[in-house]
Amino acid sequence: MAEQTGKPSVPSGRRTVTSVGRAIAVIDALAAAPDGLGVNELARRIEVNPSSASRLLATLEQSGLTTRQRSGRYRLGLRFVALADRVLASLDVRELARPHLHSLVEQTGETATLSIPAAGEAVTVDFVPGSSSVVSMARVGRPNPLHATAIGKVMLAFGAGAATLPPSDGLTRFTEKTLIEHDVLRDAVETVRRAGWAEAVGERETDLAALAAPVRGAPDRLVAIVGLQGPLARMTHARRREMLPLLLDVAARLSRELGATG
Amino acid sequence: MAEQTGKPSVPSGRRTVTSVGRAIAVIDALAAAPDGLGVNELARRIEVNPSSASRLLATLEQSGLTTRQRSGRYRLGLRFVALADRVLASLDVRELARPHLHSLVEQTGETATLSIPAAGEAVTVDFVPGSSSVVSMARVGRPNPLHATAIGKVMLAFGAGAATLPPSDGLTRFTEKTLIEHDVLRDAVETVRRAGWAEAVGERETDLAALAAPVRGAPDRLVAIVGLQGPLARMTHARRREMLPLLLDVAARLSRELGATG
DNA sequence: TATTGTGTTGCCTATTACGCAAATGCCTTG
DNA sequence: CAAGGCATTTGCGTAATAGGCAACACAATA
Repeated sequence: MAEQTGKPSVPSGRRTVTSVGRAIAVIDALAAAPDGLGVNELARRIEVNPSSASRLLATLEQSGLTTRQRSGRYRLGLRFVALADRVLASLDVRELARPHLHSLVEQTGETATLSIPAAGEAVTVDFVPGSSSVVSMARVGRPNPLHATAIGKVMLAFGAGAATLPPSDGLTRFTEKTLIEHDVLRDAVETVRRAGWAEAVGERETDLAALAAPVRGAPDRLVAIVGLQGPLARMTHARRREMLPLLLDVAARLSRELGATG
Repeated sequence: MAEQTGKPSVPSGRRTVTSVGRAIAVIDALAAAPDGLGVNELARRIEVNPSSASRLLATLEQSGLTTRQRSGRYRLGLRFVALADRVLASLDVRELARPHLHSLVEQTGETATLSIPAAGEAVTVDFVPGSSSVVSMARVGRPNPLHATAIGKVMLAFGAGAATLPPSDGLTRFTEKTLIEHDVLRDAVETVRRAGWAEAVGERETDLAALAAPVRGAPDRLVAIVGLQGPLARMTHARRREMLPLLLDVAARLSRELGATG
């Protein structure tokens, strides 16, 4: 390399391959830019020389990981969709959980979700839409903000060390009920840990309420999170208390079924 | 680099970054191995030194692109699911097509799909399950074999040069109706090109029949493919002929709506 | 026309990736 | 229990390569 080089940018852990790290930075930058990025713009964002960006993009494009639109801008390619399919297909928890999600929906009428903790966030990998919900908020792959969703709180309460509380100033406010103070959030998480379940009422979207409970695996490890969500109008406090045991039951069953999984 | 090095492995096009190419090879190899791979096994498959594989995997793992299961094997990580969500969210064709898919389902009762050509294959990006179909064969991200699906044939007939006929010996036989002879397939594709639509009857799954039609964009470019599929028992020849105009109408409408996109 | 920004490429050097080999650890087999 | 085999990681040194710089081509704008 030459003079402009900043920091190694990949300090931690075992030895890694720097240019691959840069390529991943490219992917992340593109993921964060729905309308795509030009070579120079991208280069500025990830702080590399435009020539490097050009060559990285060329490499990614060659494998279909990125596409360029007519405008010349680069986007993430559809190959990611195909890759995600493979990932989901190899998920056994998902198969296991499906009938339980269905039964939850049957009994409650609300949308049931299954999320899996990964790299400090909880990714939704499956859901069954509530029978009456016209537009469901759930979507496979949608990120769950740790501090503003029931699922996120379970993640914080039971997840491995990876899931640390984000810094107080990094807590984005979605609604007026969103918990944005570090102390308040920490207490809330502690409560969740004691209770064994979490709820979020209008904290991410004004009209949405949700419940979530952890699914524990073999060595007391958080392997999944089941959730129930619906419009606040229907999911009153009383209603939530009715649904809670159903949810906890499903979580417990799933925990039991997961003796030791891949 | 040192002595063992084989071929450059990334010959074509602009200048590329070799180690990134290798990282992508890792990803592809993992995608093809549902049960994960160990370092050595992976190293053999992509023909690199185990030490390189170890470092590449370390890099990918650090960014959450891969995970290791307790057994020590590596798999693709859930981050791909999140990335795919971003890709799908930035797809405008999808929004445009959704109502049309719904209307197709309403009129026919069968499953309607939307696929997009990318890097020589057609990736399914959305679908609306047929009202009566209990288990739908459609899945977002599922690959469509070019020679054994209606969608694939449309891809071959109207796709850019990228979509070339696979070599005759590479045509896997799914059912006894699968077209596995190069000549036969070529003729079939030619027929599709003339007719402007394709069908596949029991060619991928014995009991499945499908229709597909191209959606053309601005400079006569294939931008998407709409399809209809259902159990062979319901989708008789006569029934398919009834449904065809509906499908072609939707394809035409979509083509019109797409003056110039993305 | 002048100007600014963007994307790509040649060239060259310092950096870094990688092959080798050794060390460690796990699992199986004798 | 010991021994052997296999998997994974790491130190080291070299040579390959990544990437910075700068020049170029092109487009859009002023």
